[in-house]
Amino acid sequence: MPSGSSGQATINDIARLAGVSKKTVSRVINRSPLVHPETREKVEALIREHNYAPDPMARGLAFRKSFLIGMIYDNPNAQYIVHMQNGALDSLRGSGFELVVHPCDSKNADYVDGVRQFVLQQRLYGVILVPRVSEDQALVDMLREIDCRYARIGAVELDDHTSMITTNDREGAVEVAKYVESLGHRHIGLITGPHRYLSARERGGGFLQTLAQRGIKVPAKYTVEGGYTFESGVACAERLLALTPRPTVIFALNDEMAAGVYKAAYRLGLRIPDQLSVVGFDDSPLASRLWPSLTTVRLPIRDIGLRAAAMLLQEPGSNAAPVAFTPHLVVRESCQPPE
Amino acid sequence: MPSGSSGQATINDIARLAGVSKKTVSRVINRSPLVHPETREKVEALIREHNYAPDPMARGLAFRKSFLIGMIYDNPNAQYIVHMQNGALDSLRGSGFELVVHPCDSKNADYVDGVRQFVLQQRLYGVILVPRVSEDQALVDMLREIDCRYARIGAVELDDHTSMITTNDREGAVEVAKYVESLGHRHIGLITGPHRYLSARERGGGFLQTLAQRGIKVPAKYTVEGGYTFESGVACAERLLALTPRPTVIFALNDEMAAGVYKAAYRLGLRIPDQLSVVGFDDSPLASRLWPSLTTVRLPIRDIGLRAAAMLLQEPGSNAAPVAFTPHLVVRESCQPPE
DNA sequence: CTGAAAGCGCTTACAG
DNA sequence: CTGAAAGCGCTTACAG
Repeated sequence: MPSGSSGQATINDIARLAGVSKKTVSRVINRSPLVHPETREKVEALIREHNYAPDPMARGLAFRKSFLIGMIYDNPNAQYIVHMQNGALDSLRGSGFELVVHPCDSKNADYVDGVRQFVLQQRLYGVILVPRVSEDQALVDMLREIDCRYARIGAVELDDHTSMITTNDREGAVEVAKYVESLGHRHIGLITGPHRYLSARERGGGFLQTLAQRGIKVPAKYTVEGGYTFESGVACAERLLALTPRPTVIFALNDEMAAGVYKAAYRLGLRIPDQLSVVGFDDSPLASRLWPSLTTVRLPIRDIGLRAAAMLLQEPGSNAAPVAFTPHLVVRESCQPPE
Repeated sequence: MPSGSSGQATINDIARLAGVSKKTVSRVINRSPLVHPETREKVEALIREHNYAPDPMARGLAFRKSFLIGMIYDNPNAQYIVHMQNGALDSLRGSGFELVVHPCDSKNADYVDGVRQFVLQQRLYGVILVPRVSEDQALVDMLREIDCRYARIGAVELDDHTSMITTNDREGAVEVAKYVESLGHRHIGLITGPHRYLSARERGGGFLQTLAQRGIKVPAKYTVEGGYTFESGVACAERLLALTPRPTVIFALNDEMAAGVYKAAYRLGLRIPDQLSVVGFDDSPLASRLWPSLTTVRLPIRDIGLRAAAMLLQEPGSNAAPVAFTPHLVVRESCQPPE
């Protein structure tokens, strides 16, 4: 018989029914070991029976921290964001924590201050930092300064492993290099992402280095810098396809740009994969919807989101193992040996 | 000189500095008219000076409502979700409200109860209901029962206009019908969405009805029901393209399925638009990345999200005008007159 | 137009 | 292992 007008039981109801103080109920809620097992069971039974859940605002007010996790991102790839959100929610479910989204524009000078206000005003429990904001040391420094927990997702280990999730983008690009080489391609084009993106440097570096190790040198003009957008993919592909000898394969460092390569190729009347092989990176929905379907590299984004949120909920003291993921090549229909 | 250890000023700091009671500061925060203009100005100046923002948890606890807006959705289209979120955040910015995301699975019998728990436990201020969950009357009935405000987005006016945003999907399909007819097509294929989706019924109905008004009858077998997925688009297109006479145009009720039509056409060696015209619906990123780029129908999703959030923040008493949007045809390269 | 009191539902010290 | 007191930072209901 709840006392609140909202029909929800409160800690006082449970305490009264259990014949204990509310402090004891509080101990049960917070999994304090200092509760007699019998008392604990009685309280837990009552909690279940009344479907009691502590009010996050009351708890947060006393705790001086909300039960909210912020997801901070500046990533134009909607599928990536939604997968990441779903993964984070997978691990938040049942924990009493909720996910608050905070898109931002890292090109805007005062976005760090915007995040600061957000964290402070909402008294966020912690934040998930998605690339590319996760690569911004100024942002991270600010978060440390205001003592906000964070989980940072990045292509290489940028931080202490208790707050870092490493995606090893380089390894995905290495796989692409080996695959392309094994098919027999020797005239190879590369469309990189913006150089300020760590992912672009890692992917591009891993690709070129692996080819070099296998004796394949990619001349400088066969590497062009794109902007991770469809349009830049079209433009970069047009430049590459005007080269002599024409590349027989183009690796675009994300799927968006790979789709741009398709467009440029079709405009020139080049058939994929017969006359031009193409590889992307991300395994976005686009990849399987293009025709022919795109060979690309996949990272388990949802799992990454899950681990990021789980990392935030972990006891600060617990010594967790480093969290790392490895991307994998997904072979579809867009590559074949050169004619 | 804030008293809190977090470095954030509290209502007590402002009250003390202004030489008024905290109740008066509270009145200023809550825009009560019962404050002397001079007092108000003094308090407001102090608020600005100290960059004071009321603690949403303390406020929510006293208010018995959080400053959180939930976005409830069951929509596989990531771009749609992200645009909607961005729109909602556009209108929440600076209001002190934040957006909490809640994906769910409306095929799961107890998803309504999941939403109920979410709303009750977080004491949500209100929720934005995105199609297809916005079409579920059982969900809405539950929300009314627990007295939770909602903004409902749907193809037709399903509810009181103070909580309804109407997207008029039918009108977009009417435009498609007129366009297709004007190009001279007479053998027309339609791939609908699942019949339980209001959007599918509205789009399909508007299309067929408009054609009928113009004297074009689409035989029953030229209409097939897809699942709003890429794969269903492929399968449905294969059925349609096996018909005699073969349709010279296919209207797929979303872009995903239209991409499937592309795949089926290419497999059969049919060139788009020379031998087959295609129209989609949504103007997803896919649409402009396909080759040839897809003629489709666009709805301003971000604006819709913005209006939905704004509707929730509106004073309950204020008599707002109905909010409606009209979709528009975006002509690209995927249609031409039949050969 | 303004304020003192009580309370929202929890937790943090502190004491035992 | 358990609890009474005080407090987190606000608002409601009441009084003036």
